[in-house]
Amino acid sequence: MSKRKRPISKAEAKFLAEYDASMFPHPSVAVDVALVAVDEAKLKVLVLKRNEHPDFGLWSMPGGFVQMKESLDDAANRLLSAKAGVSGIFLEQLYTFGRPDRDPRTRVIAVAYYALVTVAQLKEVHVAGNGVRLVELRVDWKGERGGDAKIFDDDGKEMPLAFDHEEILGAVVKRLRGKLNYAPIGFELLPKKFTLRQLQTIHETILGHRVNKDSFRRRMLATGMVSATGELETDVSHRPAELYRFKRSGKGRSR
Amino acid sequence: MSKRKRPISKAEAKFLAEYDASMFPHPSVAVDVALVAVDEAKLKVLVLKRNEHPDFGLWSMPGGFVQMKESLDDAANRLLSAKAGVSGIFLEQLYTFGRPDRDPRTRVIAVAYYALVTVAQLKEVHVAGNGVRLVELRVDWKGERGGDAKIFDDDGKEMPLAFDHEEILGAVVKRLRGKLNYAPIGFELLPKKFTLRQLQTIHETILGHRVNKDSFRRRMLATGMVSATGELETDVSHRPAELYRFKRSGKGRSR
DNA sequence: TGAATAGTGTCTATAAGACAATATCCC
DNA sequence: GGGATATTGTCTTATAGACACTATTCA
Repeated sequence: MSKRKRPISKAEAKFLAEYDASMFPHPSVAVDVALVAVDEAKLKVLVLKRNEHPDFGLWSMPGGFVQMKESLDDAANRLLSAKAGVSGIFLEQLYTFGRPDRDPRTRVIAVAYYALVTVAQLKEVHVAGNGVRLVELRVDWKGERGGDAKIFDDDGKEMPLAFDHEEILGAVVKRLRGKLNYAPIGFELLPKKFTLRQLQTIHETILGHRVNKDSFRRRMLATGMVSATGELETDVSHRPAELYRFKRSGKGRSR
Repeated sequence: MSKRKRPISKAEAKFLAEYDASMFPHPSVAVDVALVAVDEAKLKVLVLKRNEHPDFGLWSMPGGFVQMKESLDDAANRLLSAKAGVSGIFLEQLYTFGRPDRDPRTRVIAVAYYALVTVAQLKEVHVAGNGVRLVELRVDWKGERGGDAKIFDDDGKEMPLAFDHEEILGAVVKRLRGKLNYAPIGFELLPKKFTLRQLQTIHETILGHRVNKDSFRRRMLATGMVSATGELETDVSHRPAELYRFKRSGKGRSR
């Protein structure tokens, strides 16, 4: 936001020139990104199979160390591009995890991010091969209570997560649930044109429970964030629903 | 939350023994804590006058580098004890600020925390002397839009903030406003027994606007988070209000 | 007694949940 | 036509805002 602006005095300049950052030991700082999508009423997250120690063979979110000259946001975007082949998507910082023993190598402080993407965008990328998988993400708690999350393969078998990624993914779900009702994040998980029923499914999937159809519809229309296109969906074996489009204007938060 | 539990293989043990954390340069990691109170319908924050470079003479929140063997929460608590003399108070991580140029010395990533305290607790400490001040915190935006914050001395004169602390303090106010209506944070800013009017003033001060008296009262009682003590306030020149106590039980979130 | 704020009761507007009725597509 | 879902309308309930009225303390 605000950039540095104050003039630097001579004394300050001297101090800065003599400053030695290596005087005391530093932790490493990593960025981990949870790339989340919703597919067929299931929450999905992208994970990689670790092919090096520590936690060799376990699954983890894309992550990597922050470079000295890039911002945290830039680091997160870089990782998304490099490891998942997506860019320009919704990305937000979540929380910073710093338990001293969370990584056995050395002290690693992880700034966690989460990103939202449509399944379509993700399928352009080569997922599924070489240790990259889009797997189901589930939590066993209701509402916004919080707690760990687990991941499951297509057969419903739990997959082991590396480091403290169960905790981080749990925090992702908690944030999504909390944010859903006042921020336009559902739209990030849908194509440009969508039906209100699809949007409702997104909400229900994230919240983990059904919502009332009538009031959901009214609520969404009342926010002013969606506008009808006049077009109808096709290829459905029932009355086609109207397609809507996300309208950035809206009333903003709708509490 | 979850602690490490997986067995470590021989190969992993070898890898860990040979791992050298100093192979590439690391940023420094600092923790900055905004210690917030409400006094006479004004938001207050504790700031220190910097007596070294950089930003010598400017005002900053208590902060310091994270030690290699302490968690981020521990670091924040340590700073609160050392620089403000308080402990055991509400403390929560806010956001991590990592612009590469936010500190001119070297790359410093700041994990920001905010803490809440009653003015009474704070006055036990020796504030006001030696460059420690409790000053007014104001923002010029409404609702939860977000933006920078400024600080002012008792004469209403703006005081210059060091580094990106305008941005950090703005994020603190934004978080407080967002959290106030579903989390029991108002109570952290009041003594054990308080009147509903006092609680309302806390809310109004944080939100930056008046709230409806009747519905505020109803809403608070409906949450189940307050219980009447039967006692009345004293030394007021009007009908005394009943004193209430915070009751942890409540219904939880009250959306 | 008057000033000031506490606390209660009532009315209205709004939003959510429940449910029924009708519309429109594919098969 | 039958199955399935969309869309609209109505009723009920819960909550917030507005306002009036009474209560209680100190000066």
